Amino acid sequence: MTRSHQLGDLQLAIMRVLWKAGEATVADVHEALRTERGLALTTIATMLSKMEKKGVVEHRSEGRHYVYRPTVSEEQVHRSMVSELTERLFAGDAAALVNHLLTAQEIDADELARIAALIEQRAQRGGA
Amino acid sequence: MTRSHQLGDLQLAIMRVLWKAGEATVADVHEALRTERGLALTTIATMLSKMEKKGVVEHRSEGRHYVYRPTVSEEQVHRSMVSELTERLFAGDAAALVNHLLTAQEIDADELARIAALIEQRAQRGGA
DNA sequence: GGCTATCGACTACCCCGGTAATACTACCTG
DNA sequence: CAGGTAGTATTACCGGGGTAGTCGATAGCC
Repeated sequence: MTRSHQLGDLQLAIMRVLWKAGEATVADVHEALRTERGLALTTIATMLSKMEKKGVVEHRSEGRHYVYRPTVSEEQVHRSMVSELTERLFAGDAAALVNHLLTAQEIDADELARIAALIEQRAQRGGA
Repeated sequence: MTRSHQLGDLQLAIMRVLWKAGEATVADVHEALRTERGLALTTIATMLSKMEKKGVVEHRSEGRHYVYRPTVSEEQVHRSMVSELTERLFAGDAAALVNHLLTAQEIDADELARIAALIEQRAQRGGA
């Protein structure tokens, strides 16, 4: 299904913490994001609530605290966000996106080499 | 510069009309989007105002109507939106985005072939 | 010259991401 | 048991995309 898990910046940051940790309390997440974002603990808690309502995380109670767990994988989120953008900008044409990447100086020689390798790999496996 | 022209769905649709036409009145845009979105003319007008405030279009008066013109290219918008997403999801690693595309069944054999061709082309031109 | 249709401006809503203060609740400890 | 504290829920606010009604001005027609 993977439908429409569009996440904001903070939400992604929180998800990254949860994906890495498996599960975490509000305080854990807050602590993990303390340096890069100086957010209040209540901000994290609110965000987690909103995210739960949205269905991307869930929680169980452990004593007084909530332990949050992601309900969608990083892969799923990437998928739906990338395909959302591909749809929006390139009418769903993923090759057009790659073309854009290649022609827009978005990719340096090093990255290009890595991509070429990936392509070859993929072509051998599944491809034409 | 190209910085941060994040556009919503309707805004993109409007931009597409303007990019195609070069310039257009509110009524023109409204007409162009009539079938795919049944929006009120005032909605289009409001959106164009907001977009002008944001700096992605500008207008001149012609008699009673405003003629709107894009001030940013499609290329620029694509760039900033794609790199925004690349930043958000893959920490700026464009190759990781391509990798995602390749591994996530987002690309069929046909697209893959086209991409491989693009890569080769690019590698010969600028590349390693 | 006055009426009407047209056009943009203004205003207002809703929703949601982001941010946080404040309110509430339940545990723990003295 | 009472009070403090830790931790979540509630509420609120901002900004921006999206949507549209209403208002005021104006151009054109009768």
